[in-house]
This record gives sequence, structure tokens and C-alpha cells, in this order.
Amino acid sequence: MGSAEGIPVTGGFLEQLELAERREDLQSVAEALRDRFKVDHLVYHWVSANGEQYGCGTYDPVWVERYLEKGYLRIDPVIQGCFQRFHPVDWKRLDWSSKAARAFQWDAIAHGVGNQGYSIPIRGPNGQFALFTVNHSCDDEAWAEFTALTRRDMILIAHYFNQKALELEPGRRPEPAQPLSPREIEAMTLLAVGYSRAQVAETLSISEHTLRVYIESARFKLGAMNTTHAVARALSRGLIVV
Amino acid sequence: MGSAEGIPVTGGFLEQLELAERREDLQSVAEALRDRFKVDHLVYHWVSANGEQYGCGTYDPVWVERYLEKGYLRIDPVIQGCFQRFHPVDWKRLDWSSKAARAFQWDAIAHGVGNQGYSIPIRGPNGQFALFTVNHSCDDEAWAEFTALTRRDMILIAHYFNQKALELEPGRRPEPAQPLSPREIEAMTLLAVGYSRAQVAETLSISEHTLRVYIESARFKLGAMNTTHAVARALSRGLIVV
DNA sequence: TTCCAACTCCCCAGAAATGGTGAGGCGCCG
DNA sequence: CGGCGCCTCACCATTTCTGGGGAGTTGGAA
Repeated sequence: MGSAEGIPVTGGFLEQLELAERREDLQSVAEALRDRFKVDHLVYHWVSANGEQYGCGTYDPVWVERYLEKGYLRIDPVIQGCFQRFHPVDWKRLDWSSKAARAFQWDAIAHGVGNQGYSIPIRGPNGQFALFTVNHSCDDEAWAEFTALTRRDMILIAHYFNQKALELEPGRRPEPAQPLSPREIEAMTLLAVGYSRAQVAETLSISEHTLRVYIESARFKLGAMNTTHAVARALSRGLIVV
Repeated sequence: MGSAEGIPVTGGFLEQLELAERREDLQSVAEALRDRFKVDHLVYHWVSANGEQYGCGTYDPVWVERYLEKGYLRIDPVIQGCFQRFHPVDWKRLDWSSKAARAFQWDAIAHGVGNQGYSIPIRGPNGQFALFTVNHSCDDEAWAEFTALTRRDMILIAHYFNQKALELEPGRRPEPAQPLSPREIEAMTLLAVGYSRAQVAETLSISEHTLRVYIESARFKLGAMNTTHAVARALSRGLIVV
């Protein structure tokens, strides 16, 4: 297993990433980086529960298929853990205690995923969330050394991967992220913290009818089917904060 | 104006950042970096819609005060522009066309802010959003050269600044999240993407009565008053992903 | 083995949310 | 000036959610 000797990958790979013009380019850069760092896998994974997945990397396609099919997205401790953090995290520091998580881990290793891993959460506009992961099979000590040396490289690589993915994926960005009006934001925020419509109306000192107009308006702007959906979207797009 | 000669700041500053234990440390690291890079200003700014501001950097306190007081947060094109992007952006590429933006720019320069700037958006869990900015007074060519050389340093520095800010700000508590059962997670997730109770029940192939038990159970575990609240909590605690 | 958490099913009645339609005032921008 | 978005208010009928009961199976943990 190699390393960048503490010196970030200035020459070559990041430039390749920056110049990538197609999805396939990202894929081949991932493979090149895997070989360069001498690890088992290197994966960029755009996380979204609504079915639209996108990723590129060196995992066995069988595993990727299985992951999606089995709904591992919902129980993968890497997802769970990274979603709540800002900084990169070593897989050992995640919570693997639940039954589902253990079964998942077993299955993953059986499909060629390394026992060691390091994942970097990445967030973009509109609540976009992605993961950049590097993993390998080795003992704890070797892995600790590897991550210590390549940590910063990984952050930069993750950054550029996401940047390119955002550029190359046209499907994601359009969604003009229609902003909510101040009143709508207030309404959504109060709903998100558990107030009923009546309580929200009282808090905002407006009639419940007026409040309804806001909620409907927000629902429309967010393309939501009901209030719960609207609040969920507003939250995950970062339009409101609880 | 200096530069890192294309080699990221491996020795010294990032370590200082990682070792910082108090807010004041971040402040002094910012000053040291400003001197090292020979720019006018270097600022980390935590942007939050609910009024709570936090920042550290080398701006004149008078300017910071004025910025807050005048509500520039709402019209600052840097905020507007970065909020919708993922990658770092040169101030020249922002939209300064509105009257308010021009007035703001004029005021900023009058308070010692450089005419050139480079800002990096940073996002964390729960919709956290921050900016890392470096700015200077010089001509376009010199600035282009500077940004080309230090771009990657800036990304890493921004990353570590935010990491430290998240650690040092007690505002975000761990919030011991009682885990949801697999069925509860499925139910919450489907509700979060807009399904009605009836639809969720059908999707999960269970009776609506059973579904209700899950929702109530999840609501109880999450300490939520209603379904919308429960979904919002599950989302912001990272228990479900949409 | 005993116990508990998770999963499944059922009834009823009251509370809350939603859909459709309509209307007036205010402020900003071209 | 006219249009557009925002804020405010109202009624009606229908659908959906919530809170109060109770009950049986399973599989893993103590």
C-alpha cells in the first residue's frame, strides 16, 4: 500500500479530474488513483434516497447492484455516520453494533470491500450529499499510517470529484431551488419543530387561513405533496434549520 | 503577494489549526495565514439564517459591525452566489449588477476590504453553511495568478477552519439519538418523500393500523409531537436520508 | 426459560389537515 | 403605470391523522 508521502497529489491526478469531460473520465481517474495509492477500492457515491443514485468507483458492479437492491443505503453505518459529521471518518469509529449493520458489514466484505475504510462526507447546494470513500484490506496499524499520510490528498480528491460530478450531472442542478418567502420560512420552521397549524398561526399572529396559504405556497414551490413532505424538503435543501 | 508555489501548506499552519483549542487560536491562525500569504484579509464566516453569526478573521471590526447592522447578509453577492454553488468562486464571477450590490461593494472597499476576493462555500450537517474568504487589493492578473497557485491550499484551510469551528462551538450538541427500528426507518423515510399513510402502508405491504403503530413508536422515540415533527427530527439527526 | 423489543392486526370517534374558490392591500421593478 | 410577488382574510366539504382501547407471533437477550 503506497502513499503520497505526505505531499498532496499536485501533479497529475487533480488536473486529470479538472479536465474530465465525461462520466467515464471520472471512472478511469478513480481506477488510476486506486492503483496509485495501492488500495482495494476508491468510490465516489452520490447519496439520495429518492432512487436516483449516481456513483463511480472501483467496486464490483455486483456489489453495487446488491447494495441498491437490498436497500443497504438505509442501514449502512458509513452513510449514517457521515451524514451527521463534517469531517472525514475512519470506518472503525462508526457504530457497527446493530444487527443489521453487522450483517451488512459481513456481506460487504464478502463482496470484496476492504475491512478498513475512510470516508469523506461532501455537501453541495440544495442539500446535495455525497461520499468519497477509500478502502482496503489490512491491519489497523497499516491503515492508520495510510490515512495519516493521505488524509489531505483525500479531502482534495473528494472535493474535485464532487465538483466534477456536479458539472457533469445535468439532472441535478436545474431544480431552480426556488427560495421561500420569509413568512413561508417561518411557517415551515415552526411546523418542523412540532407546532400544529393552529399553534403556528397563533405564534405568527395570523389567521390559520393565512397560514394555510403559506403552507400551500411553500408546498408548491418545493414540489411537495403534503406538509410533511414540504418540511422534509425544506430541511434537506437547507432552506430551514431546526 | 506570496504564494505556496503550488505546494499546499503541509508544514505548520494546518497543524496549528488542528491543534487549536480555543476561538482565539483560530483568530491568530487567520492572522498568521494572512501574513504568510501576504493578502489583505482572510476570513471565516459562519452563516446562519436564524441570526446567530460567528466569524473570525482579519476584517476591521468596524466593518463587521456595519455588515451585521446594515443587514448586508441579505444582499451580499458573495453569500448569495456561494450559497448556490459548490466550488470556490472568484468575486469577479459573481453578480454585482443590482443597485444594492454595488452600494455594498463600495461600502466594503471603503472599509478596507480588497477589490479582489476568492470565497469557498463550506457545508456541514443540519444545513450548516459557512464561507472562507481571502481577499486583496490588486489587479486582475496578479489575482488570477495568486488564486491559481493557492486554490488548493485554500480549500484545505477552509476545511480545517470549519472543522475546528464545529468542534469549538458548543451550539451543536450530540443529541443522543435513540435509534429507530428498521420498519420505523422505512416508514419515516417514505413519509419524508411525500407518501400518505395509506401509500406507505401499501408500499410496505402492511395494514395502515400497523403502520400507525410504527409512526407512533417513532414519534415517541424521537420525542416528537406529530408526524411532521418526527420526520423533521429523524432527518436532522441523520436517522433517515432523503 | 423468561422477558422484551419488534412486527403484525383490529375498532371507534374526535381532531386536524387539505382542496377548491375568492378577494383586498402593499411595495418593488421595469 | 401595470404587473408580480408577498401578506392578509374567509367558507365549505372531504380526506387524513391522531388518541384511546386490545391481542397475537417471533426471535434474540438476560
